[in-house]
Amino acid sequence: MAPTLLWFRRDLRLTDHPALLAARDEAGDDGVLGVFVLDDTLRGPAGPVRLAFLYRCLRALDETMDGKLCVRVGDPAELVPQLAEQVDASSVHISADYGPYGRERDEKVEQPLVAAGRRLVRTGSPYAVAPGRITKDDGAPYRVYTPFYRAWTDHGVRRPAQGVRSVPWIGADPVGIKTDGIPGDPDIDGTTLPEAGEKAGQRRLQDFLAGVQGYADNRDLPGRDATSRLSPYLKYGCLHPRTVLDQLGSSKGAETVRSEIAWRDFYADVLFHNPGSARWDLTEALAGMQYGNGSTETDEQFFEAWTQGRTGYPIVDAGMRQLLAEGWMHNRVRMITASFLIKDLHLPWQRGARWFLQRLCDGDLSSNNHGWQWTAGTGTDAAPYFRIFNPTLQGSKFDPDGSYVRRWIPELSGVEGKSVHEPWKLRGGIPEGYPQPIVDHAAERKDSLARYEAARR
DNA sequence: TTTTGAGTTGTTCGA
DNA sequence: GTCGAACAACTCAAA
Repeated sequence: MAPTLLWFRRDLRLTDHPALLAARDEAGDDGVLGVFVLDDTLRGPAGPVRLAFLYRCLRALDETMDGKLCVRVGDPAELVPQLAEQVDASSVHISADYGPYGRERDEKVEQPLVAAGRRLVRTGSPYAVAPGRITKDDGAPYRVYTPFYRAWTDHGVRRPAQGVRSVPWIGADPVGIKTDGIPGDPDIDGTTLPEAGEKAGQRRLQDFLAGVQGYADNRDLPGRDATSRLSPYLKYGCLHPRTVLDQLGSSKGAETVRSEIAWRDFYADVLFHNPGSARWDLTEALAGMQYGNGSTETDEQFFEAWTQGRTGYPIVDAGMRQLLAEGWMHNRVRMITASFLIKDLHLPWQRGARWFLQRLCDGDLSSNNHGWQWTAGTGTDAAPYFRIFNPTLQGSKFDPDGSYVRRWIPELSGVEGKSVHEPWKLRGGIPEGYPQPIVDHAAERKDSLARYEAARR
């Protein structure tokens, strides 16, 4: 036997971790060096909020490893082979990454490893079913969710990996390996993040499961806060989706959760087969779509108002302010705010997607960007172009008592009932400090339809 | 190969 | 206030 190296990436946990099992089995008692590399290419698109959440997850992981996590800052293609050399590891074990950057990076790491007579061993992935596995009979990937979901269900999902009783972690310092340590939290300006790490994820899962029967009916009501809130843990692998699926049971709510996890797998699969789709329109049909409002100044003003939650449409502003305050936004409201940016402010989906990726602690390239493409009508299996959310109607449908809006917009906290969704109609005028609507929805809707019409010709 | 039915999340308008 | 139709056309998946 020989020491091995476990390179953590999006799998910051110790239970249900197939790659850890593989590293442990190969090493025997010769020890496993656990490593995380802070790579600037991945830190770039994340803002301070998401980085703070990541650092906290790393601290939690380090704690469950008795302080033996080795954290290095730099380029994995250099650092990982170097570390493997230093402990003379026979293999480097990873959970496979299927993203466009991750795949390329892993190949760059693999070359020098193999040249030095070591192996890069991929075991497991961050998904219930790995991208590329679910295909049509002719081997082509699915481009529509529902048939994908049927095939995903037929394919089945493995049971969680068995637990690892004890891992003989090699601490970095005793063997003379340098560790840069986990950076301190960047300034997150008062944002309240969820508790980080595997134990917090497990607790969140148990709390959520206790009320999962009501999920299907309540998850769309942002005032109820009935979504799972598991996304940040799934993003960094504090929880594996299989762990969730295994404990769901079979209520109607559980079925809905299952299909949400399948959506996550579906979008990862779409990105796997279309590596450019995180940045460019997936379908050509709307490629000629005109965005913008005639002047850069107006565009910038609109974008600024949107990001700060000052558009004058309460449900939109509440969502954008929740994002600033929590590094997270309710799913229903993500759709409403996205639709507003694209179809009322006529700004390209990429701008909104970038803002979300910076600010969401669960910010995930495939789910986020394909969600935006769905709204823009450019994605695989996208919304029809005429499906334009009416922010007032969405507000009174999904936040009927206005509790969500009042929670996030103090200027409107004194307004009772549904009328909080239309402050411009209040008899006493718009409450002090809250803005006038920056655009007229009915007019912008017509404008959007005209732009789509023009693009289709 | 051809055909057929269907497709996450909506809105508006007119009866 | 409620209801159904119209909003288009295309691509996908499966029989």
